[in-house]
Amino acid sequence: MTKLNKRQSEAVRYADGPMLVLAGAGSGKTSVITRKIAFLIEQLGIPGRHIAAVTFTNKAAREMKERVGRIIDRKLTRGLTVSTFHNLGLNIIREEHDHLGYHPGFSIFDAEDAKALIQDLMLTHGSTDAGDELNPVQMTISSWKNAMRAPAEALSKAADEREQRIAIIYGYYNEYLKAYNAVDFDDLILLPVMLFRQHPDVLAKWQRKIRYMLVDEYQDTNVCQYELVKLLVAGRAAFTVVGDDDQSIYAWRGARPENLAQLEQDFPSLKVVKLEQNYRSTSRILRAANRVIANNPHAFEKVLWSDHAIGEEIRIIRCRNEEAETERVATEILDQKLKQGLGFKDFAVLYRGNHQARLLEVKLQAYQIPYRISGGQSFFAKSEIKDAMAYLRLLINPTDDAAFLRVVNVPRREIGPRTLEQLSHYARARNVSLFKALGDMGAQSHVTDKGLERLRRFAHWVDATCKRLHSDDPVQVIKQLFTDIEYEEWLHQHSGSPKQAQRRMENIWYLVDSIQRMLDDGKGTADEIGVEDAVTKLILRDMMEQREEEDDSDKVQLLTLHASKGLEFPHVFIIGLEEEILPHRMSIEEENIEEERRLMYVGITRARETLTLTYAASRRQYGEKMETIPSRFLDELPEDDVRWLGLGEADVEVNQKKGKATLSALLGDLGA
DNA sequence: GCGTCTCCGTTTTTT
DNA sequence: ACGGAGACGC
Repeated sequence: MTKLNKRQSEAVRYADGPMLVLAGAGSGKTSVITRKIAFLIEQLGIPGRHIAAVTFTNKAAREMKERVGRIIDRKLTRGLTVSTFHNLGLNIIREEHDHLGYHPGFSIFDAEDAKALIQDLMLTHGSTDAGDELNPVQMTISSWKNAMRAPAEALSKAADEREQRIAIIYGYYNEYLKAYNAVDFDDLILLPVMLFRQHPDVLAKWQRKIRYMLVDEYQDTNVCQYELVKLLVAGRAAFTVVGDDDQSIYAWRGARPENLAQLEQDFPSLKVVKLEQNYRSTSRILRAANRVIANNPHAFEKVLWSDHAIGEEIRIIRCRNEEAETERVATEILDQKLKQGLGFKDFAVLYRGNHQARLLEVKLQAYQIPYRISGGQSFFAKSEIKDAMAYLRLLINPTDDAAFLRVVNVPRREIGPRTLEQLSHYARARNVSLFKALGDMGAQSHVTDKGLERLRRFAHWVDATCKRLHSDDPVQVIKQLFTDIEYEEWLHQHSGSPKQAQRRMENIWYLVDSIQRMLDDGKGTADEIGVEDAVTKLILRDMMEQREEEDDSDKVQLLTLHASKGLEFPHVFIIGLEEEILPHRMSIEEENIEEERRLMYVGITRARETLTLTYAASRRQYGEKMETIPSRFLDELPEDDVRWLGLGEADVEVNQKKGKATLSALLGDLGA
């Protein structure tokens, strides 16, 4: 799309004040943001380094960067910030760390590190076993941070004794993070907000830097993120936020779609533009989407339209049971593919819960349909990468206890839990990190001689490597590190097969490569960074995404409805359209049907040409076979635009025949 | 440390 | 029903 429509163009060209762009699904919102960045730079002469565009995911940031680079001169984009909220926060903390009492090379605790610390704190502060409470405690602390509630306030506002206990843990948790020179993910947003509130001069400096701000997926911001935006744009109010309340599907993790309506109150001069022309779907699909979402209350009314043809009817297929359902999907894909000469990649199957993918996988495999499942383990969740990152974190910040504990005995150094417990006891009594404690600990300590000797050897090695990291070529030192610890041997001992071990070692080299690249990229420019920064940034970046994208082979896409947001496919199936699945049982109980309806809306609007909805009349769930009730959302679709299939016995037989016919056609095709 | 047994829950997930 | 986690025993 090279030419903007009237509304889009209005959204791009308006820069006189605060602006909200209500961008319906498929209305070209990324184009608007990227074109607006270009407009600000080229037409208004705002230097790129004074513009910040913020997104939620690395993927979105990468795509946006790429698209901006395609429409304007590379030179003009110098210094332009296109990053995630968390990355922006990280940059602020890095630059202002001294105001916050942090030292260079601070660590970022991921959810797992944070969990381990909280568990430890719970055990040392009363709880006998943290087990069941651990997750809720972590969630509560995270939600307090996202609501900008400090430990003292959380304690005074605690509703009951349990919340009081959590608030106390929260206080300790923050203290320990500080002592470890570490921040968690929530801090990346919260600390800049607190900093800006306490230091108006620092805020003023950042306001001078960021003269225009753009925020994508604004309906997904939480309290803290909105506050950060408000602080940064205060006064000048030069910003554009783009969002769609109908696609707000992350309220369960703190997103506040109300932030959209709140803007009008906080910025009375807010200019609102609605993008309602959809460039993706057939009219019928849009009519269905509009009709469904009309059942939700709205702060801003919005009706999508398109000048595409009316398109095919939306099919609703009733299947006997969940097996017939997935079978039907598989045969439909083969059938449509053969008849219309499509690729597998033209199809996507969407579902509410990940478990629904399992049966689907079985069927797709049986029909030899190649598929790709979204989600799965991310690069940084891989144990070898977590090990490697922990080593790197330890090198740049030896006080990082989470990193220390992860690698002190990996590979095996015969340092057991008993020794560590004693070391940790000693450290806690003196309120220092484990590494520091190790240096201070005298021979008369409670740690056995053998244990102490082994710990010392480890500490020595860390020390020496640290020093070399700063004197020699850092990447060489890092490579040497993995040789030193004989990590490859360890992988071979702990992997299922030599092949797996090899793959895991390749992941390590890929990580090292990425560091090399990050260091080289900035060389000699204003963006030059040190190893410390490279490692810190890596924690926020998932390189696996890049690798996955290289794999654009011809496969059917299997995704949750959540994961499908922002994507589009020519032919979409949504399965499991049943009460208690979509809408989900939990949501029915919590009376949060609206978000489920938005999920349905997101699903429908993913489809370009055809949409097929399926449900199983009976389903084995929680052990027993149960009769299901078709989803209420099916009744909300416009009658004229849907065709119900599978209601009569005849249909069922036809389907079976069709499935067999398709299979044999395919087998014939393959010459099998 | 590892394998086996029993019990429990059972939505979505990024940074 | 079933998979995962924690408990228990070797």
